[in-house]
Order: sequence, then C-alpha cells, then structure tokens
Amino acid sequence: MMTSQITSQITPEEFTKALSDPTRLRVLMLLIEVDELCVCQLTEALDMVQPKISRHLAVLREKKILLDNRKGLWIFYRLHPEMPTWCHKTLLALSSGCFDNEPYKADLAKIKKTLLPDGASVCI
Amino acid sequence: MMTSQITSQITPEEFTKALSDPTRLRVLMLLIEVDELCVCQLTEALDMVQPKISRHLAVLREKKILLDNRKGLWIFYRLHPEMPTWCHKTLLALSSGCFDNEPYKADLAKIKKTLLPDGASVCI
DNA sequence: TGCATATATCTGTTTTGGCGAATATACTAC
DNA sequence: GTAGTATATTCGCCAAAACAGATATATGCA
Repeated sequence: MMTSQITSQITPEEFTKALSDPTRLRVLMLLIEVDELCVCQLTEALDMVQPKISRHLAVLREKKILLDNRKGLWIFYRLHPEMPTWCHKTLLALSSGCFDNEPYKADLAKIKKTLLPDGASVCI
Repeated sequence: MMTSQITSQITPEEFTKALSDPTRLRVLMLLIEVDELCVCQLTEALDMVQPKISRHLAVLREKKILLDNRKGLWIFYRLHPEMPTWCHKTLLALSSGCFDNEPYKADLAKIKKTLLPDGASVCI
C-alpha cells in the first residue's frame, strides 16, 4: 500500500518573504555555490553573531528551503533536495544578479578558504 | 559629448524585498503575462481599494521595476524595459510557481476578461 | 469656468519582523 | 557524572512597513 505523503508545498508568497531578508539571501546564495555549510562557517563568513545566523536558518528550515544534517557537534545546512523546481530556478536567477557584487562576492571568497581541495570543510 | 548616465541599478536585496509583499507579487505576475495594465484594472482584478494598489505600484515604480505611462485619465504600468536581465529571469521563475495556484490563476482569468481580442484594454 | 473620473499621497494606527542578550539544548571527551 | 563546544530558542524592545480613511492632484469635457 502506498502511503500518500502530504508535504504542504511552499507558496510563492512564503518563498519571496523568506528571501526578503538580506542575511537569508546571503546564506542562500552561498548554498547555491557550495553543497553544504555548517553554522560556524556561515557565522564566520558573514561576520555575524551565531544566534542571528541560527534564527535565520530556522526560518529557512521551517519553510523547507534548507535541510539540516547533524554530523557530531556540527550541523550542516544545504538546499532542501525536495525544493520545488521553480524555487531552485528563482535562486539561480537571483544568483546571476549577486555574484558580481558585494557582499556576495566576498562571502563566497571567504567560504572557499574554509573548503579543502576535496570539497570537505574546515571548521574553526 | 556623451552624457554619462548613472542609473543606480537595483540590488538583489532591494529586489527581493520588493517582491516580498503578496499584493506586489500578484501585480508583477500579471505584468509578466500581460504587457500593460492600468490601475483600475488591477484594483478590479485583485479586489482591493485603489489607494492600496497605488501605494504598492509606487514602491515598484520607485525601484524601477515598473514603468508608468499616462494615457489620458488612465495610467498604465508595465515591467520596466530597462530592468536587469536577472530580475526578469527571477520573475519568470516565480511565475512558473504561481499560475497553477490561487490567487494568481484567478487574477489572470479576471484580467483577461478586461482585454479586447486585439490586446487593448477595457476600463470599467 | 466647474464637474466628474482616475490616480496619488498624506496621516495616524497597527502589525510584522529583526535584533541583542540571555539561556537552553545537544553532542563529545574525559 | 563534569566540562567544553556548537547550535537553538526565548524574551523584550524597536523600527520598518502595511493598512484604512481622508484628502490632494491631474486630466478631460461641457
């Protein structure tokens, strides 16, 4: 028997509201370019206090825009693999307006310094 | 002599903030599908009081997301022709998440009833 | 000129949402 | 168990932004 799973999809209104905060937009732009990042990497790259980052991550997690994955003490966030296609396309379109400009360019540069050559991460 | 024109481009933060209001999103989705609409058509289609529509149009106009064009008593709004490509792509991506759902579907249906076969508009 | 229509703006109020600071929770190592 | 680190949540406050309603402005026409 098939168990039908009613995962209420995010609405366009909810999605644009989630993108409307500068901090959340910066996080999402990074996660378009890098598979996964832990909270301490984001805290470091965006130069913000940890509770602030966590609160914004919670907003994105609750809307199923991000998926969290604990590995020991660290919790890694990535774009939610079941995010609707139109959401992903929207993020991609925005990213083409971001990475020529600050702070997105510098954010990405900082993050890349925390990545090892094999793609794994170095936490501080 | 060339007069260099410094038209400050909209930033991604400003753009996502402009999209984060449900009314503004509904207006923009309509203007993706229909070349231009006057204020009374929007007031009628979205079933909102006129000052509310005008205030939201003003936000989008000030950010150069919309361009206004008076024709007699009516003022028509359209997507700003000089909007950056990434903005237009973002709106298109969002539209693919909108038109299967309400209120966007019904909004568009209502608007199409105010359009003449040749694409011109009927005001009420 | 005066009136009607369409649209814009102002004003005061309420709601929303982000913030800092403090605290709580989860995990690891000892 | 305790200690230390990473992350999450709660709380009270403040500012941004949306709202309704009233009013102002612009245009067309008699």
